[in-house]
Amino acid sequence: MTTAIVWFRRDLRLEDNPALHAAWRAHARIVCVYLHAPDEEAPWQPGAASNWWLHHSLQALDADLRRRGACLFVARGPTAAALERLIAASGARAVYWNTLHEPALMARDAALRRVLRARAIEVHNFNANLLAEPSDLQSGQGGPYRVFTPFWRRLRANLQPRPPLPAPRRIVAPALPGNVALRDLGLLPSVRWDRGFAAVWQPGEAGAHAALQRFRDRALGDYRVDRDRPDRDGTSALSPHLHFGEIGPRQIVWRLLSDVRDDVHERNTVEAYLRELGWREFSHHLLHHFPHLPERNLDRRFDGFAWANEDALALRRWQLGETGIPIVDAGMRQLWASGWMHNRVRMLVASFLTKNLRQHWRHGARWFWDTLVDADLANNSQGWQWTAGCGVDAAPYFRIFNPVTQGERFDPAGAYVRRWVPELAKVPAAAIHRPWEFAGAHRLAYPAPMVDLRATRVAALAAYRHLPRSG
DNA sequence: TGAAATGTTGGGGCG
DNA sequence: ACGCCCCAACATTTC
Repeated sequence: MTTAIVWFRRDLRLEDNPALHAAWRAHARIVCVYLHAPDEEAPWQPGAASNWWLHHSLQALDADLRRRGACLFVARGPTAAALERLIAASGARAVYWNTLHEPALMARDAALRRVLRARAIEVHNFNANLLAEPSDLQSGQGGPYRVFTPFWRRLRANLQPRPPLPAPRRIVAPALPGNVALRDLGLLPSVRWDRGFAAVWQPGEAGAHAALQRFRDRALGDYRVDRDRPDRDGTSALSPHLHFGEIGPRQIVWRLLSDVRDDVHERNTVEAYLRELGWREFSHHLLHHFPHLPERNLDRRFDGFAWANEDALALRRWQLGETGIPIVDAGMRQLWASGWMHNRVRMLVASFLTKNLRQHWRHGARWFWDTLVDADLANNSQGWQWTAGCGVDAAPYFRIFNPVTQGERFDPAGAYVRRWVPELAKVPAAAIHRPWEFAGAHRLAYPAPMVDLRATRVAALAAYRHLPRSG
């Protein structure tokens, strides 16, 4: 009768969870544990929206475990001490977990592994969150990939769909003292700004599978067009589920490829979506090989870029969605109200912040970090560097979005703007993205644009010209 | 996973 | 019938 500890982190699922599956096959009794130690993730401890998600996802995992005869044991960190206590209390001789690929956490976990093995405790680690280990992929030149397309071509060619590992049918768990009640972790906000979240999201493994099912049945068919349309429900909305590991990319790949019809359109559509999973992998690849990605420009020429002085008032208007640019404000308010923003609109608000307002991208990255339910260090850092133009294989800095043009192209009737900026609900479609040209504009309870789009664009290009030619 | 300026082409109006 | 101009439509270039 051996006992093992399965340490859940961001793999909050029972199906296709390799650490859980391996422990369940090898041991009679399993302690399923979550250790709360946000300080160990500093300076990138989860933000308020992530904590909201985490609370509900842990609750769902606990319920799923109880249906199988176990429960989720919750303890506070530091993780090393908590694991020691658990080992002593349970008599476990083995600890299982799935890798977190963020550099700081990989270092912490490597130290834990050494300590445990020195005490003759087995440690078994698995990859549950990525299609490929970032350290396994090398470009033709031998170093890490810096360009997405060859990276993805390589990863895609080696991608073998395989059926998911089954969830354990029944788990025998020893009773242990000291379980911390989930609500005592303080993950839920004291000021209840989160009321809108529950209407939009279903955290947990069941919610993740429901989202995938909805996407496959209803949205996938028009994905290549609708994924750019914030006025339609055309994206997968799987990002927070993926971040917390309620579903893994391998499960998604299996689901989409195992029963795709032999039809050119459908195959191309699936490939277009898999490519987005590829960007997620590419972000983790870059974070692994360039661990300072969250704080430092990958393109070091931008270290000397003439960002505008930090402007707290301008940042505040951007955060609150009071810039006077309809689609920017719609996006920022969607983020605040629901913890999520449509991908195209993320690019637009990021372009507006870093180019029209010329505020440093890290201000945007920080705000997203605290407000997104899908906040993910690799994706968020990579995404901001991509839009700001200082990443590798990034949008060039001179590619400055015009939020009016983009709004008219991707939200033509203005349904997205009307939904999130109700002050503009009665503006006719022809003027919805440029209400300052609308005859009744002075009567609207909506601000004039905080900056002139044309002038700030010209100023951003002028600043860009002063970058060194290469470096 | 741009936008705007600039260049080119071709049809139609017109003297 | 012809040259000329205008301008929309599209292509190319530049940032």
